[in-house]
Amino acid sequence: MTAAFYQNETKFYVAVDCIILGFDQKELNVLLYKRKFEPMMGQWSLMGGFIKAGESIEEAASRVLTDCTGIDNLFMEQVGAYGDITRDLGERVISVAYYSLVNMNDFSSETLEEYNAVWAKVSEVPQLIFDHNQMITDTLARLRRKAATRPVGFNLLPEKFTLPQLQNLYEAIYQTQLDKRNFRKKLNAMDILEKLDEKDKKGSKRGAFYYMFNKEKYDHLLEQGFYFSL
Amino acid sequence: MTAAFYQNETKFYVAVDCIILGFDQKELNVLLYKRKFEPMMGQWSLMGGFIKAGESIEEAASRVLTDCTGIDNLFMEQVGAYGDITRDLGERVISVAYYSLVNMNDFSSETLEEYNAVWAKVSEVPQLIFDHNQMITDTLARLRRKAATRPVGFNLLPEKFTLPQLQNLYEAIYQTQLDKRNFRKKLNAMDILEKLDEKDKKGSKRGAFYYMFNKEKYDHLLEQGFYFSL
DNA sequence: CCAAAAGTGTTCGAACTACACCCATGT
DNA sequence: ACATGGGTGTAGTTCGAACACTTTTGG
Repeated sequence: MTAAFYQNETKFYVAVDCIILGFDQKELNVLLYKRKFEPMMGQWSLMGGFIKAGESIEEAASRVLTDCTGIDNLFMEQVGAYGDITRDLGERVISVAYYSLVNMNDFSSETLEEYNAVWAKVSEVPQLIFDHNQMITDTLARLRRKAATRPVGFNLLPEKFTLPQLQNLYEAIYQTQLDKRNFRKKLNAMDILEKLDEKDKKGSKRGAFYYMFNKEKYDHLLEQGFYFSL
Repeated sequence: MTAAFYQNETKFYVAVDCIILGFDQKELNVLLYKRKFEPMMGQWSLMGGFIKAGESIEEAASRVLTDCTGIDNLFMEQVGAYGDITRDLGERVISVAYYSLVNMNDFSSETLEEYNAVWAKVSEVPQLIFDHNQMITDTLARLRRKAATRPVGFNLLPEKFTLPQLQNLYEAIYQTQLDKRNFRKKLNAMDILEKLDEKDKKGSKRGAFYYMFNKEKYDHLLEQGFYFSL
């Protein structure tokens, strides 16, 4: 047992909350849960959990993510710590928010029901408990910055996606319209996508070619001082 | 007394650590302290402190900043939460890092001695305790992003500063050389500086004109959709 | 045959880069 | 008089923005 160096100090409950973002071909969505315990039971909230004695913050966030999605190794990044005194109406709780980017197709409606979870368009998020709405706002700001300079957007799409899908995604992230030709020109110049022979026929009669993000190519270009930018 | 909703959960010590950055006409500097208590007493570290029961994280960071600089209302922004299990060698402590941008001239050598504090060039920071070196690294990355799009750099300079000083600052932040004429052209175009009649004669025989950041003008331009960018 | 989305190049202007000389003054 | 840093303008290039028509095919 180590000495109790800090015994005069106060201890706090520390939780993690997860902002799980998905994309449904038109808009960004966030996964919301009906809270299963007091206080505020039955209200909409983000999925969260208390940090346990033996785990780091990252581990806690990763555990919560896996527990409530059934998926491992999701893209995940810290948003920040939230610590207003009265932010939790139960007791004083400090929370560290993490956001994650997922492919909505990986969530069956059974999984969602099992967890009392629903996807909500980020433009139509209801009032959530505590400061969870603020966490979502902060996450979206962070995502906009991040997506502009790092290829994180691909986490929101299936492995195989079409260029119109990709463009819709960036339009959703930036809340703006992009020019089709300029968008494709840029991607073409970056040379980080793999064009497949296969077409997606769901979106149109003509069909759009599938592409895949080529991580090896991207990593290789990075080493040569290349910078992603969209 | 509110009900003890979460009594089965674990509580943690939560601290704040402050990365205080200054600029000395040539390079970014960070304020380091000799730690005054165990464990790791006498080692170099950032200034920090435990969060107390009655204060938010921000309030704690603000208190620590004021306590160890004697200055109120410093520019301050959260860097993130650090929570590896073994990051603190004493006991398990979660820490939230904040960085602050200060004017080094506001620190007398007496103040520094009083606190066992020294300025260290960010390029020559010694080994610090725990994950404090990492916190500084993360802060510098954050500052580079922030300084490019927000006028935060002025916090590192005296109220009155010269254009060569300002340029040196940005060169220090970005670790690159900037072209004098292009730099000035950009600033001129932004029209957020007030040119004074007074000259600073310390840097050269000829002297360089003092300028001030005009916050009113900047705020006004912001409303019109203007974006700062350097 | 037609509606609906996919795909494709060029032109223009703005913004960034590169670059060299004169100025003011303390010593 | 000279060394030192402060101050200024222009030309060339690159990058981003605007823009319209053809193709494919399921219904």
